Amino acid sequence: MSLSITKEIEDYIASLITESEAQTVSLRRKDLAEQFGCVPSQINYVLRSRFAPENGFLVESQRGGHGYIRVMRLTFKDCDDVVSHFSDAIGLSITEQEARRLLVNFQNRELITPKERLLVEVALRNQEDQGKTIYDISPYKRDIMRAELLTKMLTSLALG
Amino acid sequence: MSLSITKEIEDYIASLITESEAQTVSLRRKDLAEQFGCVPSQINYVLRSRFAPENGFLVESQRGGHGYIRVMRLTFKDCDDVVSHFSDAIGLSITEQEARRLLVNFQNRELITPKERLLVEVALRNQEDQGKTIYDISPYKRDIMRAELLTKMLTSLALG
DNA sequence: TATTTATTGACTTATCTTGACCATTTGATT
DNA sequence: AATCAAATGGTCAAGATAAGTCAATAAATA
Repeated sequence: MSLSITKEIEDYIASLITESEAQTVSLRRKDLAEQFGCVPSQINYVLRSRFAPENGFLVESQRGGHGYIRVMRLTFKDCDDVVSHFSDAIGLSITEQEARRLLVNFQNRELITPKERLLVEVALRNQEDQGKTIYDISPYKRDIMRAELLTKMLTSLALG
Repeated sequence: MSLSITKEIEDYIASLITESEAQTVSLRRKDLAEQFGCVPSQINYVLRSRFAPENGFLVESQRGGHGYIRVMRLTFKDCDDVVSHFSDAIGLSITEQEARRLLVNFQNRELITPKERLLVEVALRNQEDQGKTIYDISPYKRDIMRAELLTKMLTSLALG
């Protein structure tokens, strides 16, 4: 299967960060775009979709002459850090898709194991089935309940 | 009597996974549907009914350009005996106390890890709270629902 | 016959790519 | 200083592509 340009750029930036002692890399938007044969704004798309705070990254930039884009990977000091990261990422309401995406993300970053993800998905699916089939809960409310269960499970995981 | 399309697709995906070193396969929904001469949404039905988390599978997907569906099996050996052991121990109905005792027992025998037990307990308590507070489910029914959720979660673990 | 499972397709949502236009910073020239 | 040109990066929306949802039927099974 062919990789998207977005994925290639993502992997490239991620590898540069991993190689870096300070988990930081500085880029030139224009050069990077040229290197991958895409328009400059594609770089912004990659940053927005892959290196967002909920993915554990910070991005700084400056325009004009000597402009730059700096991407930093955040590290967690203790489990409370992880807990608040989870809470922030989940929020008060979350769709099925967003939840699955978050879990994939957390697993890729090794914040949770595949088995732990499996257990969470089973629990979410169970609640979803019941809410939809038995109790006839509105989609709006189901999103809220999903966020609550997800937060409970991931929080207990991080603290336990 | 011929095999249903669902069964054929299930077997096909399962065989691809088995062949794969990492127990993982990436698919194009549209191509797969074409290959089996069905509508694309049939693939979703197969995934939902056959490759569910409670069966030990994880599914990731992405829409849009360069979209894909990835199916992973966390199973590496035949665990049918463990699964039936769990099912037998749980039964069709189980109280809160019995469930907790069972989980402690399984953890002591190292059939599950402490974190896995924690996740199951959080999910059970969540369902219990909702059943009692929001939906006003009878204790009798709650015991049945507890057995169902417990079975699903432990089954997925045993397979995984 | 009643219930569960499978099949279909119309409609919805998400993701990637591109390009036109906007904003900020630097530095050279008045 | 004040101004302007050059060099960067940012935003947004349109178009193409691909997957997801849901509910109506049909088929199979209890």
